[in-house]
Amino acid sequence: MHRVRFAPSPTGYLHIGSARTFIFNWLFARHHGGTMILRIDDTDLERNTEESLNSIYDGLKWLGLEWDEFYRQSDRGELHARIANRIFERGMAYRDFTPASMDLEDKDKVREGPWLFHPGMRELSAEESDRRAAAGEPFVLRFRVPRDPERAVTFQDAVYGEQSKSTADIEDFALLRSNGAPTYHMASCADDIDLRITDIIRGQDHLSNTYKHVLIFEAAGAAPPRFAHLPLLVAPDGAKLSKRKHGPVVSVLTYRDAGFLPGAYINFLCLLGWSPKNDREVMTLAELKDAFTLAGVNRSNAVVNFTEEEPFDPKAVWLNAEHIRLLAIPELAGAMHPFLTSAGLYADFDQVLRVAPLVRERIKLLREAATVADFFFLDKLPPYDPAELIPQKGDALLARSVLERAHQVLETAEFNHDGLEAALRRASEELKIKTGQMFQPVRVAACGRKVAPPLFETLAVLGRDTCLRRIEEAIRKLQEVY
RNA sequence: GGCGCUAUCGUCUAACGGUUAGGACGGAGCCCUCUCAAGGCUCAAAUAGGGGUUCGAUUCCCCUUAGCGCUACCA
Repeated sequence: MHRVRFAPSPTGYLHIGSARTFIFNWLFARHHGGTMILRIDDTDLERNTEESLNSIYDGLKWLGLEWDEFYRQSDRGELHARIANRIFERGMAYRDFTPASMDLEDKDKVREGPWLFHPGMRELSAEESDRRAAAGEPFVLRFRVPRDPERAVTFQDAVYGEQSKSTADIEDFALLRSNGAPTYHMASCADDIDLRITDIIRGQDHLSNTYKHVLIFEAAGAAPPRFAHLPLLVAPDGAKLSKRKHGPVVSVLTYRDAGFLPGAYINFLCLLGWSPKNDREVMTLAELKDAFTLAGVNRSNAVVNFTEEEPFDPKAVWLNAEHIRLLAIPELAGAMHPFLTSAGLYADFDQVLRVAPLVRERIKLLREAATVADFFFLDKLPPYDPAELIPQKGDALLARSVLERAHQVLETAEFNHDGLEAALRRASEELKIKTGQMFQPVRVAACGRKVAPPLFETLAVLGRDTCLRRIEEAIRKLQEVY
């Protein structure tokens, strides 16, 4: 039985690194038929906000990966205190009455070596400790790291292998704050014990903390779970991703809003720090689930390759394009639709259905549909330069005769790909011009630009009336200028 | 400062002692072609440095260097 948890603290938005941790946990759980737990680690510092929690939910919701159990750490204070007290009663923790302010001074002074504990506090007699506590003197409950026979704390990490650290390098860390609230280490371990977590999969920034956690598990009389630490996601300069320094690229919602497909984005994130080792890159969620193992996770940090000009990693963009091409037309139309309407285009869904095949191989992000395909949904074309209507090696006169001929031909042509192609090719032969010289003015007249989807399909989707109207308009434009 | 982790093309990565060090993105070029894409082909591009071990090191060990993490009554 595998029970894993994703435990974000609501102090911002859903960070892409957190999203990846969530995904790896999910993949692991689903791969093994285990249980995915979402636990909000809101051990009460002032930084937690409901707004941030909602933002995290939005991110998770977009990814579309569901969880089986849900907990909020702030509901479980009693459990945390109970386990902390159990550790205290066993003599594995002690009260430290050192005032918080003094703590800081000390740290500055003793920064030469490792800070292990406040002298005197560790050895306080039970009587004095009890007396001072009873007198209401505030204290921090600290873990009594065993040092008498110095020993090593060791654990096996599924990614980093055997880890070991001497207790001589582990300080007496806090379990309970002076206000009685548990620290992260305490709350997290207590919950992991209570929720019977079997595998902790989390960021490598916790690798060093794990020694403390192993100590807590043991002191609480629980067997430590298995651990797997994930290499971190970093910015191109090697620094860790921060909103302040790197902007919106660190939030998953940015990717949603730009028109990434959740499956594509998950695919991208999975490829950072993990490899199926068979050169496969474009993978669906189901394929990822089947292929995912901790053995495929590597150990060095992965750079999310963005710049100011290119805010999205090119590989993420490419993968998104690949996933878009994998979509069936109705799915693509459904995914595109909101981006069209939010761009102010009145997008009748039947029309979106017809347009989707024409943009499928031409967009990398869904939001690009609004700029690539706007003319399908506009009644009147945005203004364009009439010079664009003039074909290669031609002049305004030629443009005009091409358009007039096209108009004539389109009045009677069968309005589908083959009919239009036959009609327009025949027209170009009759005019004794190259096909390109024939097609380009028609394209500009119909689309208002030189770069557009393939002509015949485009005209067919646009329909006879619109095409004729736009060609007439183009002829008018030419007359005005030339 | 202490402790720990990491180090293959610009980026993501493969190669669990023997390969012309592979793939992908991105870049360059060519082909296809009604524009743009998509697709196909080709090219440039890497084992951080120094010592060992070994018949043989990208791979194992040590040192150096660099980066990152932890070192809070944050998580």
